[in-house]
Amino acid sequence: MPDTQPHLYLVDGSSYIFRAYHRLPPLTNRHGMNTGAVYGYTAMLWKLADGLSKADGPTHMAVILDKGSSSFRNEMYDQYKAHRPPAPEDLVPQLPLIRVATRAFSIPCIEQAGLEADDIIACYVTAATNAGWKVTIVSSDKDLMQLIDDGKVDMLDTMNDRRFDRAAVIEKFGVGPELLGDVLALMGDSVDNVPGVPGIGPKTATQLIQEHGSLEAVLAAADGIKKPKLRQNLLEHADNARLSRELVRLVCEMTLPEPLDALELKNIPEAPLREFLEDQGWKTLLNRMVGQGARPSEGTRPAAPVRPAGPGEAEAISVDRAGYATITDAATLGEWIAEAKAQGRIAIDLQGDGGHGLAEGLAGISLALAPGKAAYVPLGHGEKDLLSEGPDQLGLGEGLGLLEPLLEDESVLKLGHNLKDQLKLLADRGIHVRPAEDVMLASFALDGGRFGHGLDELVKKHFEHDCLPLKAVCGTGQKAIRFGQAPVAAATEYAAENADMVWRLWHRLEHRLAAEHATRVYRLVDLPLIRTVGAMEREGVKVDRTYLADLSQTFATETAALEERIFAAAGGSFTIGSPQQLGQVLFDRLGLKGGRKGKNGNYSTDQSELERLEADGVEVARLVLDWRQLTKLRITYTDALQAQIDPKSGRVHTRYALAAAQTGRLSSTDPNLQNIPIRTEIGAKIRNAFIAEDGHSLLSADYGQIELRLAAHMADVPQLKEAFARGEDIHTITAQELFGDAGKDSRNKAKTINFAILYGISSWGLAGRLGISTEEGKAMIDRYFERFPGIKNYISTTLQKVRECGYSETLFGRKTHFPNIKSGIMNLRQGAERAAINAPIQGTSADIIKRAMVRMPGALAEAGLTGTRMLLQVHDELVFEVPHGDEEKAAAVIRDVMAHAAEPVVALDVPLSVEVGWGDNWGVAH
DNA sequence: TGAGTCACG
DNA sequence: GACGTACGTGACTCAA
Repeated sequence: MPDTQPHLYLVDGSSYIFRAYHRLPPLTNRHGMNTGAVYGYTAMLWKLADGLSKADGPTHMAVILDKGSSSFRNEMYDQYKAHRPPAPEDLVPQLPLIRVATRAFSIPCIEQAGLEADDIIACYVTAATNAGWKVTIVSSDKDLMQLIDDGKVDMLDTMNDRRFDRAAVIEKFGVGPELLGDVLALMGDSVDNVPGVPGIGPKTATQLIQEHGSLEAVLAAADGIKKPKLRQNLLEHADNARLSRELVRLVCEMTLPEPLDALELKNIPEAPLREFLEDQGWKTLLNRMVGQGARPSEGTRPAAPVRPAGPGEAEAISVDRAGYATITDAATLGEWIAEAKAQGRIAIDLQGDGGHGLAEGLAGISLALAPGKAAYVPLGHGEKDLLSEGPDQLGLGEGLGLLEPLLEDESVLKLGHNLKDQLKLLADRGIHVRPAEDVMLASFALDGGRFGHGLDELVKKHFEHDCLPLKAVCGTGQKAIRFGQAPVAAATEYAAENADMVWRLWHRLEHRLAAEHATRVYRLVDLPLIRTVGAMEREGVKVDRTYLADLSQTFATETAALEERIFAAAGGSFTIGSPQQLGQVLFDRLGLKGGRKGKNGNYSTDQSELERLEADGVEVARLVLDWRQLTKLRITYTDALQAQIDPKSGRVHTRYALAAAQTGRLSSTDPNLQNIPIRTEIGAKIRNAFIAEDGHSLLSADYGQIELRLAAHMADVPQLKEAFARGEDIHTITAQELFGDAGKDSRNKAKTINFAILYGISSWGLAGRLGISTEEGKAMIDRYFERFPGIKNYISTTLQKVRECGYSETLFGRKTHFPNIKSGIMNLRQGAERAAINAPIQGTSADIIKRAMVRMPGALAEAGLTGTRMLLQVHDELVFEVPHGDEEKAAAVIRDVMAHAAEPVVALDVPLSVEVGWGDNWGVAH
């Protein structure tokens, strides 16, 4: 009878408040006092109490606090918690407010002199489980994890929305709750000043306990341990280990200050809560909590299942595709529209019909109003090229005519997935959808780095459900049909399911946005970008087809000549483009020295390998390199680009992916216009093919060394910040610091190091790049850290944070998760560490240029630059088309927007420089 | 489909 | 002392 089993929530108030203080932004109440931590605490308490009627929600609840005086542990060990710094000055006055807030909720607040909160919690856990109750400990204190007991006691970390069970403890510490105390005893705890054993951290502690089974067994076996240092430490500090074991033991030797039954969670009386919230001046909370009645009744809840859920736990759903409706008449569509208006939100999903470009048609639109309640509205099904009538359906004109007022209705929220592409389709038809929420972008902001954000993948992750694959409707390969050619019944199952899933996903992710501090990135950066980027894609960029064709021809001729010379040198023809064959020719047939590499046992023939051969005087290596360059340029750029010109607009329309890159960057596809050659002279010619429309210039504006500037700011390196402020050359300054001179050679080395450091390079890797020994590489890195201690500090604090929280953050709060940061596979772990060092910098740069892009259309319009269009983004560069005569003015506006794009959210210690140029084509503008 | 290669920031 | 060797992308080819 699980329904009637009481479920006690024990809130570890003291630990929450300290973490909230550091994690939440400062916030001032009506009296001018900093109350950020109390605000967070209050919101959390509400969230918990609000879960009363929900599955696994509390029936009983208490807040446990530290009384502040010393505990019995100090009698055991006078140094216990001795080095703990005093609470921050602006946190101290918040502490009493915790009790006030708790009282406002009419929730019991328990504290007792001589006992720490942990022990009181342990007591209540024992009492409650003895009574057959379930218990959830609301905390993130690792000591308390000792109490976890599957089926009876679990732990909830509200700040990360994560639930810990036995498996989670084993994942984190390698041992179950019953052995956790032994592990903690070996580790010690510097914050609480639990001594532990020197030289033993979490890894070694876990390993020892796993191996021997208990702390006492470890100590007994200490003599036989191989590693000399470890053995000595264990023998010398055995007493400290035993003392630590006692310090981390949770004891339960008291009578309950409040009996269990007194903790029952009842309806919260409104008056005291209102009084408290009003006194603090927290209007948002007031509206949320009191505005809907002190406890929201079942009736006022939206129909959707509203439950906060971490990404880890999937919520199983049942899906009945046969239950979806097909709407083919105006009356039925009218009913759905009316219901959407009544409830104020609707999920939509457009089904395109054809390719990606402007020629794409619209096959239909699906709608969802509640979980499982979805329908498909076919609009353009049937064979276009035949005069057949097609299935029974509302036409495109009538259907969109009916939907347009709903889609543009300010009071109805439209939910979608990857709305940028859908909004583009509608904008082409004069429909401007608003307001809207995007499930893909919400997921990107919440779970970036954890998994991909495609609809199917999200559904799989969150609901353990497989969507009907598109290929089941449209087929695949040569036999694939357009969506509009599919039978309406099959199309309904696919399309309506998508809308249904969008609805469900949004309601699952919605509250996590605020709870996990993802709203800034979502609402201020990524969501508004939909419209800006959509407009850029629609605009496209003009390319000179004739010029590209000529270039293609030149490249082809030169390639043919190279091919002949290569075959002559190789003594026969082979497929140059096959690394396998090339390797055999070079290393087997010609007998050159080569290293075996790769998973297939093939020789490596990459650029560095061929350059090595060239240096040894192997002429054919140079020929192959030249052949590769020309082939690459011809096939990937000159040929492909011509084919990508849209016949309707005569321009190339790339598509930007908003939720693809882990760091928050955009990426560009079909074609990728973010990797157009520039570094080599011959490749750079391709940039000249990107031209401006008649009477216009192409204008390019790019940030100068933005990532190094951000590194200087984020790592707080005074020398680098000053150099940037003075407008000096940063690599020269680095060369001076490292080598005492700034000759060309030193500057080049410094440049390599500057970038290498930010990517977390090893001494071996740096040595390889600079052609020096590993020892010299290490010395150089050490010297760098010595001259710029901020960098070293940045790297270690960044890694520490990622190990602790699982994610890194940009200056704007964009999170990137690194699930591999604790991987036992060193390869993966070290890869994650390098990526984690880079992500905050690359990601902040991405945030900044995105903010510039969001503001740009408004700024241009305000300056009267109505003919100027933003066309392309290449990570640190924006490309515009500007009417002749407006270049100077546009340059000034663009420069201003870009240079100040971080403000006011972030104030940088370094200026952002923006270099602007323009001309007839991209080559001369850049 | 995966590996290898190479274009960009 | 071995480990594998710079961050982030996308497009193309070959070979299975």
